[in-house]
Amino acid sequence: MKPYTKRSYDLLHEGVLALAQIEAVGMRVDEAYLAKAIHRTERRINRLQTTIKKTDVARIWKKTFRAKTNLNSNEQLGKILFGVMKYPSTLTTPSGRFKTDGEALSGVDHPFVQDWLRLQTLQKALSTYLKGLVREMKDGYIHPFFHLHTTQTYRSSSDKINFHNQPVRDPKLMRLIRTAFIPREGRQLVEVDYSGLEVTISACYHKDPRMIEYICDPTKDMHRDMAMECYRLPQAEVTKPVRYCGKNMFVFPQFYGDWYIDCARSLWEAIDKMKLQTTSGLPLKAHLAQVGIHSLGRLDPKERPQPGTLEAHIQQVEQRFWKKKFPTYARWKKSWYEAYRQKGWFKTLTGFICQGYMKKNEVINYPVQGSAFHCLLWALIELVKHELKRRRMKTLVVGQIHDSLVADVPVGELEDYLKLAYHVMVTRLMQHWKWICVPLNIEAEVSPPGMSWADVKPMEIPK
DNA sequence: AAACAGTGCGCG
DNA sequence: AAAGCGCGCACTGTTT
Repeated sequence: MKPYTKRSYDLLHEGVLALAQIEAVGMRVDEAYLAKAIHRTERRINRLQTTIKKTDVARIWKKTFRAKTNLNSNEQLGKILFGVMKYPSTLTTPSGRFKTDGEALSGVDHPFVQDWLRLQTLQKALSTYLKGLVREMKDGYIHPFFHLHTTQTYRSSSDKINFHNQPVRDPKLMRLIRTAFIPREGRQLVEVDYSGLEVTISACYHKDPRMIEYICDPTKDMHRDMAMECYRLPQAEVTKPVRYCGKNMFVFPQFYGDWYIDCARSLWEAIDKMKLQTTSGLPLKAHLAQVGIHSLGRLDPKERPQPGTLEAHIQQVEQRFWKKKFPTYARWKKSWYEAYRQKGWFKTLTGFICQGYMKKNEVINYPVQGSAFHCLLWALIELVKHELKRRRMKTLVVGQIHDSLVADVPVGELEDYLKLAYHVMVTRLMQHWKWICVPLNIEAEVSPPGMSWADVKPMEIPK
């Protein structure tokens, strides 16, 4: 079978040309800042390494591995902490080694671990991000590549540098790296992204009425509601970080096919890691104890979760989520997967055909992920190849991150650009693809003139 | 020296 | 019965 349709081929063809134009334009980098940031980060790494080498863990490490000692080795760290020092280990890698990622190490109560993890973060900042920028920079500009031929899902990918994974969630790391990205003279950086794009696009497939209500009614908030259920809180006691956990440790994982055991684990671990409290200031574990949840539970799939554990509670939340709240979505998952099992392929709303061996979760997720990106891609093509040109605007689109566009905008063009972005990304796109039956929306973040990507602040989009 | 598998981590 | 999806990059440790 031909793995594409004419309209899907045309989208990629036009998309490749538009993305090539963006690559050629490139994004400006603050060379002086970059040099300073590298120097500073190298010094911090050296200091931290000195501290770490003086600890008892490092002594045991050297005694064990002798000449082969490598304080950067995850495999060696696992053997020292869990093998030699006998800290309890619950998680192993697929090949049977001790897992030593942040989650696995959060169970080890030793100051060495915090320092070691901070060192890892700084080293990644230095080698992947700061030095990556230096390597790819030419005359003060970088030209990240954007590909449409590398992915399973018909999303895009980016490399040299990877523009898609620049730090943003950790505020310190965000500032260290994004300060290096700056606008050209007399301009400001503007990032416009779709709000909840994948949720909206998934609704175009399954058409679950309650999900559509959540998307359309601005007074409703699915992530807040699920945070309330997961931690058994009344609405007024849900703080921003608690809502964040409801969203990223329950709702999205559930959409992508996760299950209650892993959700319960991350919801529980987040309480200490993020020092979660209620609005009134009660630590969340104390609150949970008040409502009868005293421990996480054994998280053993072979056992029935014990009453009074978070595991048992989240299992119930999961059942309500799919059986009571979003039954139409649940039925769509089932029938979509069944259809794939019959035919061996499926077609996305944007006309792409996915075929070959896929797992259930892949069959469910690919169409949403791909089609969501195609919304951005269509808007990007219209902006770059047609609208900006036709209006003789000087705005330059400099990058794309799955559901967002980064542009370098002359100060005087800001208002026009924001209006145009809304016109293309929302109004015209919904006219173009009639299958988008749930309203789209966008949000903007803008840096003050001459300031960096680290300095962007939310801004209303003028209508 | 180059290639490869495995691991971890940054983003949506 | 099986139990998050998609990427790119750096690094370790082994094999070719």
